[in-house]
Amino acid sequence: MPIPVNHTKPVRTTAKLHAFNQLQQWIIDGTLQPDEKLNDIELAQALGVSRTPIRESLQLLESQGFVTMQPGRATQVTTVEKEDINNLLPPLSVLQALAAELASPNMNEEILSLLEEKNREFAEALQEKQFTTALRVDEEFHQLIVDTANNPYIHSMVEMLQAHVRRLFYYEKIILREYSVEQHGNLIRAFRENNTKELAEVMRANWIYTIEEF
Amino acid sequence: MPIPVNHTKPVRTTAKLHAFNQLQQWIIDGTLQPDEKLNDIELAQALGVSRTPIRESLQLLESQGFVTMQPGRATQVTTVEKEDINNLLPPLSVLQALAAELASPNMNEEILSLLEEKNREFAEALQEKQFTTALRVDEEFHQLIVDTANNPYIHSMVEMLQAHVRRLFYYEKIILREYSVEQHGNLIRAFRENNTKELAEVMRANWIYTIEEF
DNA sequence: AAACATTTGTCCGTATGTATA
DNA sequence: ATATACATACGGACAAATGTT
Repeated sequence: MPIPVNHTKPVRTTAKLHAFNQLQQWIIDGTLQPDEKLNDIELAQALGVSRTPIRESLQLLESQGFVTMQPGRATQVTTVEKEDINNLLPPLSVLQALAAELASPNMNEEILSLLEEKNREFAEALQEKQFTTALRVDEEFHQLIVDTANNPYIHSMVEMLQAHVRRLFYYEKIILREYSVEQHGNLIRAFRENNTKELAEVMRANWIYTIEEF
Repeated sequence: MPIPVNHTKPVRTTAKLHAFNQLQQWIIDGTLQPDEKLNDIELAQALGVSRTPIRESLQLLESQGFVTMQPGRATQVTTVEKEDINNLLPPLSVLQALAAELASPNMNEEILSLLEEKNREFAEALQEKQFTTALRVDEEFHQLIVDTANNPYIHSMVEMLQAHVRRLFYYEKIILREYSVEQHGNLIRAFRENNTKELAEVMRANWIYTIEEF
């Protein structure tokens, strides 16, 4: 039996990466509260590693805006303000709109059918009020488009912004709306028609209006 | 005599920050060549610090796309491909365009006159073929607008992308063009007229066309 | 194939700087 | 103002992983 070859590099699972993922998750889901003071010794014990990978993870989290470090003083989780939505969504929407434009020439039937499937999953999750699932699938939908745009800068920036979106979602600062499904459909149609202008407009509207404040 | 109060926090000048700035500069100006293998022990000795701040700096540089780290194997400077321009400028231009839109309601005469002064400096530097100065002033011009937009996400993303622009400039992959001066003037006028649409269009055009490939 | 050399990842102790009494 | 307690920044040694002979 042919063993499926894993084409993703065998990236060594490092203590730092593990710590980073766990800490980011804890900040996103509120296990680590806004403004909470982070003691690297405690965190190291909690994760069963030394302080070094913790420190390194915290520094990366700082560069992404999840913690602030005041050298020699303290390391804290950043706050989640309501107005963060207004800071976050505009750049995310213009980057997603650009990603759609850049993805357009690389788009093909295979990816389009994947998008359609994701959108069906998304609709289903919304229907069943599985909002966490819906958010994940929505993210995968957009990630597909970003991947197709094939631009490493956009990729990493969107990844970072999406993590903040997840955090706002967990803090119930944003909700998903039904007609995202329709707009996803419009996006797919615009891809099929090579309608670049429509792509950018729909994408921008999708992010501005379909995720909205309570 | 009244000593001017420095309102920026007295952020302690840390070894890591010093190392980061130096390493980034070396990568941007080509002292550290593309694909060059980075040995943290060597770098530590060169900068007179231990491996720790070097490693931490390298990790931040990795998150910004200046180096790649293959765990357990090697740390290398990323390459500077000609096509990087095409990856870099589109997201930078849409973010700058968005920044202009968001800055518009916060714009005032004081900032506008600063912009005009920067543009004069920029024109002068170009005239005298002081391209390095021109690039720095151009960056300051746009930074003013980004600061006025007052969006931390845009700020940090643009900062990162601008560093890559500087690198491309040092590698002579991009040049500055005379009519940037005119377009800067158009931007200032559009701010005065509160013409949001024009702002975004001029800004986008400025980045797409005024910095171009050889 | 196995042992070596090299480089990186991790650990933990110490010094330095910050806040508090 | 000085001293004390504390958290962080840094250093240096060890361990693990890689690729090389």
